[in-house]
Amino acid sequence: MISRSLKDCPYYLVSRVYLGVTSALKKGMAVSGVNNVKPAYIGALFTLWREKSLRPSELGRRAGLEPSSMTGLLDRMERDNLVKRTPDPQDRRASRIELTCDGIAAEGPVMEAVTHTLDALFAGIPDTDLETTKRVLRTVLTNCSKEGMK
Amino acid sequence: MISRSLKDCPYYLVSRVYLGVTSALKKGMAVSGVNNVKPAYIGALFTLWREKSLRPSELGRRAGLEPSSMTGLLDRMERDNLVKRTPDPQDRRASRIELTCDGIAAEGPVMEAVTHTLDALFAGIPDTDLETTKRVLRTVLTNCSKEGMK
DNA sequence: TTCGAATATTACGTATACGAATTAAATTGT
DNA sequence: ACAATTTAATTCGTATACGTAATATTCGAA
Repeated sequence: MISRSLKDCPYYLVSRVYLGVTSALKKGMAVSGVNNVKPAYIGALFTLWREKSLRPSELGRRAGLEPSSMTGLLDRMERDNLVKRTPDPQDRRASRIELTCDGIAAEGPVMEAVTHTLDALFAGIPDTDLETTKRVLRTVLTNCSKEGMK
Repeated sequence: MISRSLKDCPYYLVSRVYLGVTSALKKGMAVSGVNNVKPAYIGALFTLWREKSLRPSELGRRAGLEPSSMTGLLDRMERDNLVKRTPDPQDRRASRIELTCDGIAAEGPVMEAVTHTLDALFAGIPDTDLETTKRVLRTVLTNCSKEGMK
């Protein structure tokens, strides 16, 4: 599996693709003039553009992030004027995350930049191959969640 | 590309697989009793087990890491008694990285743990699908390096 | 109703990686 | 030989994500 060269190891490839795509998204965003959205925000924004007002933990669940990871992410998003924490009147332990005006306004430019960047990165890959790849990655993800793995 | 659900977005899948596999490797290492090797060390160790004595920058090149990323990585590996920095007699700017006894001894157990973990995570995936996936990831990686992307 | 378990979020320390700027040494062009 | 450039490594600040522990509430059972 890790045999031969590193370029033959799927883990190496996945790591590098993750970092490379993240870096390209950052760059693509900057080129499109979007300066307050970092790659890690995309998942949360994507969810909030359809369902406004979610709890941090729920937002994390959709994006596959631990609650403790959400704290810092939301801190940065709040600092960058994209979301706002509001105390939940029903449950004083919880809070609700809502988009600010800037967060709402970001949808067009961000989607545009993300789509453009991903299209460029996945250019020249046959649809069937992309489907196969997604299926393989989903299988690995499932295996990661099995007992004894996580 | 990012359309429908997040699970349909290759970037989401790649991110989660990267984090999931990393976490599984950490766990797998611990289960095998390897306590001083963190997932990020694997690439560097893998290289050093065949070519002893490389420069930090060269080691980074093989693993796809920036020189500035190597500094911290090597600091941690040195702290964990796996490698040792030696001044390069030929070039006083440079240093040479060499395995310690512990670093050499780690080969068996680490390879065992890594192989076992990756085999479990990629279980049930047809060889042809895995090959397709690797080819797709390599293509994306190439696209990431194109002008205007990086 | 009050005490103990469950839940929501945060705090804190650590790992991982990058880019920009810095330092030191080697190299090159004149 | 020496100034200008290039190269090797590090430092520093930032982003990203995790796990464990702490904090604050809510909820359920006795």
